[in-house]
Amino acid sequence: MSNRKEDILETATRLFNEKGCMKTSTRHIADELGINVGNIYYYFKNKEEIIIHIYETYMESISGFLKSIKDEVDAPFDYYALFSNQMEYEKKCAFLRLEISNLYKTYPKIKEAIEKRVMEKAKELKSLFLHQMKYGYMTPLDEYELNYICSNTWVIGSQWELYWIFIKVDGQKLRKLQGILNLLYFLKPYHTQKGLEKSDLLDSIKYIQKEIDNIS
Amino acid sequence: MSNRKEDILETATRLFNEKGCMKTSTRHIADELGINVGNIYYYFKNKEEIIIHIYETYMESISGFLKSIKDEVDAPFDYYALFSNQMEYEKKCAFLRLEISNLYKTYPKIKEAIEKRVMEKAKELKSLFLHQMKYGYMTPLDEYELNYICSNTWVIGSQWELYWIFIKVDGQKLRKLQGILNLLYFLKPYHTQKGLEKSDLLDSIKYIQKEIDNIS
Amino acid sequence: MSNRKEDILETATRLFNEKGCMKTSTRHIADELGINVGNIYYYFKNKEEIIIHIYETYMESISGFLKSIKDEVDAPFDYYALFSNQMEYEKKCAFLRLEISNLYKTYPKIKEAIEKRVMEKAKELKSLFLHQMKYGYMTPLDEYELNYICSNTWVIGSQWELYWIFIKVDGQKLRKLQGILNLLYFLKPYHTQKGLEKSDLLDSIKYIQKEIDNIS
Amino acid sequence: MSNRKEDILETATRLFNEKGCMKTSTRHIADELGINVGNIYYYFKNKEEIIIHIYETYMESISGFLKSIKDEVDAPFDYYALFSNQMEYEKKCAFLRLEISNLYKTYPKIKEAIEKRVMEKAKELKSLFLHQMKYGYMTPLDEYELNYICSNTWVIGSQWELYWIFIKVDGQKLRKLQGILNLLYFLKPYHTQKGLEKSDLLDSIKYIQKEIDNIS
DNA sequence: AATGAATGAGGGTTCATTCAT
DNA sequence: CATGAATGAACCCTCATTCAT
Repeated sequence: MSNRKEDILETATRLFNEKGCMKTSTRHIADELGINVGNIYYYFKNKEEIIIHIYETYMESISGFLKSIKDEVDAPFDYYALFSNQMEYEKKCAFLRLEISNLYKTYPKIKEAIEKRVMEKAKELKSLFLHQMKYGYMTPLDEYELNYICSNTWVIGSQWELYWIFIKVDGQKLRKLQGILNLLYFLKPYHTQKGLEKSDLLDSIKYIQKEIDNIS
Repeated sequence: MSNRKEDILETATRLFNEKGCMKTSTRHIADELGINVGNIYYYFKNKEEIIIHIYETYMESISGFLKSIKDEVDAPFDYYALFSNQMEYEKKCAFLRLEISNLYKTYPKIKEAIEKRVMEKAKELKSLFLHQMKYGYMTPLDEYELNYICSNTWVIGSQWELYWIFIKVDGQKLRKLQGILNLLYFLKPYHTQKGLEKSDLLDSIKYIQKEIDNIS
Repeated sequence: MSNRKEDILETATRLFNEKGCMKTSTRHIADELGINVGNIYYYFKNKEEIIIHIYETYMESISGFLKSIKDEVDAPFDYYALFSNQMEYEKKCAFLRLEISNLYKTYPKIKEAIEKRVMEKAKELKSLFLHQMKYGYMTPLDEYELNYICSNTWVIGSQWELYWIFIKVDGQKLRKLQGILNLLYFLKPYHTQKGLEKSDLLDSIKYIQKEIDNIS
Repeated sequence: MSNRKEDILETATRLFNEKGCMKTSTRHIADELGINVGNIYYYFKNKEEIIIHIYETYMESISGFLKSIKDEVDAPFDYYALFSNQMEYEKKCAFLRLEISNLYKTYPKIKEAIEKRVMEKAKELKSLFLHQMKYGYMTPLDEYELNYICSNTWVIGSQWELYWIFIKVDGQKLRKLQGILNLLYFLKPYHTQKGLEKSDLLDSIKYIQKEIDNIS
């Protein structure tokens, strides 16, 4: 990949997050880079392709984490690492979550790309929870409730930031920590005594609470 | 209120939800109604005012629910009614949640209008939970965790639908039921034995599960 | 004339001067009066007719002044009264001067109405100067220079205010005084010793200078 | 500067003068050039920028004239050249004077641009007159009267054309000559015997009178 | 007399995209 | 590779005017 192509992606990502994807024109991106609009269309067929490229790049960078769990190995999961990782992604591609509906309605291929990934993630997450139940870290749940914590983990993890927009909390670090904390809080009630003792859940909660106190 | 004004609001709401608010021009609305664009501006100062009107109308229609709790009266809360009500609103104003980021960036007054309402709602919800703890329906929580369940109730209640967009679940009734179910599941772990027995939580969960089974 | 008609004219005049004629819509006028737009069209065929009516009314109110000079009577002219009167009109119909070009291009009948009046005024003014020359108050001028002082009296009297817009001088009284002063200064060099002694020119200049000093 | 940009400015200037600036839409300009509206916005950020560009270009082209006077050099001023030059500008930017009030109310940056230039010009003109008084070409005046001839020179020079619109004199050359003549007439009374003998004032007046006679 | 409602035409501006060079 | 130029379609909004009631 040429440098120019990377530059475009980088600048586009930044502008999309700063000003919103729908409100960032291809000309804005070009101007910011000091290049010509037409040049962008040499590297990308259209705006849609830029967005998809950004999405895929970041999804690639965070994949493989959930896959590391081996079914036959008895080990508590490292929640903090997972969620911290996920929040990092959320930060980079915040515009995707925030504008997803508009993007869906404008760019049909983005819909395809994202849906595929979300499905994958959902399955992986379900495997994780089943694994944790199998070894007694989490309390057994019926199919309904299992599906619920899977989907809700996604909802909280990805849509959390919206709440802070409404509630007017600024500060990227604070937002990220609050996001992780929320996921940990959410999962706590589904853990067994053993789960709480052996996993990093409670320690992570305490650690983050301290961090948040330090900031504010 | 004249019929025409109501017609505009109705058509606007429908189109906003169908095609997206940002992608629905005032001309679209006018065309759909078979009237002239200028006529819309006879009833509303601008597009922003239409959106705010829709928002306020539905917020008005669901307000007063949380306010009915009286601090001195020992009574479990009727979760099903609350969440069912909220989901109804979510359905009508789905576009607001889905496009909130873009709307915020385009229409400053919408920001004000929504923030005011969200703050109000957040306070009311906190009072509800404190009330339920006071009378032993919910387990006592520290300030951190209390804030967490408040904010997360909002996140799940309002952002839940996004998940279904990704996961490709259609069917308005199913979505609504799943949304309520999620909120009930979410709150279950924070309830005491008394709370689970006296409130409608468990019954509602069972009832919704049955309904969902009937549909799918 | 009904009260309503007068009200419309009054409000229109005020708004035209405040916001500009081109920038004052018929709806603005109606809103300001708390009446319906359509109602305006009951009293006036169109916006053009309103403007013409305002113009004619004020021209009527200042006419007759120059006509009072009787050719056979030897008397110096009362400049202060004339110019003060004219400035008063200028204040009321400032919008006409300031937007005359746009008004001309938009409303053909306004052109006719104004041109007729300006021609009349020009003739009257010329008679005045010829009269003053005849009795030795002003120095005799050739046809060229006579025409020049006639036209320039009009230019200074009517366009003077524009200069203050550029030079950012506010204060209606100051503007009016400056306008009169300018006309007096302008005519001073064309007066004979007799003219300066017998007319109110020099006295008026001194008087206005004092007034201006008092204000600023 | 590309040809297209020049073409736009040229066409815009012409249409602004012909039809009025407020009544010339960007679409009109584009249509006249046979290009797309959007293309105009490739060259100019907005209509305001086009107007300012026209203004600045012509102001640039006539600047430096008054600055050529050197305080220590005893020389009469070349009035004809100055006023002829100024009238040329007036012709090209007539729309600016004629619609200035509306333009001010619509385009804030035009206000800034013009006010800056007018202030500059006013200072330069004052210096010119002080210089001419210092060397005995003009009669000494008190501060009041000095300010008066400065401002009035501007008023006559810039607003003169309005009179011809009212008086229905067509013919660009005639208008220009009349404008110059008026300025010369205006300044004549403030000149000393020496000033009238050494400057080009009287000669220019005679020259222009002949020219005017030839035309009409 | 007065109103509410409606229209048609036009205003300034933006933007994704294309294409010859 | 990269640019400058251009397009067409759309968007939000305004306004003078009309007309049935």
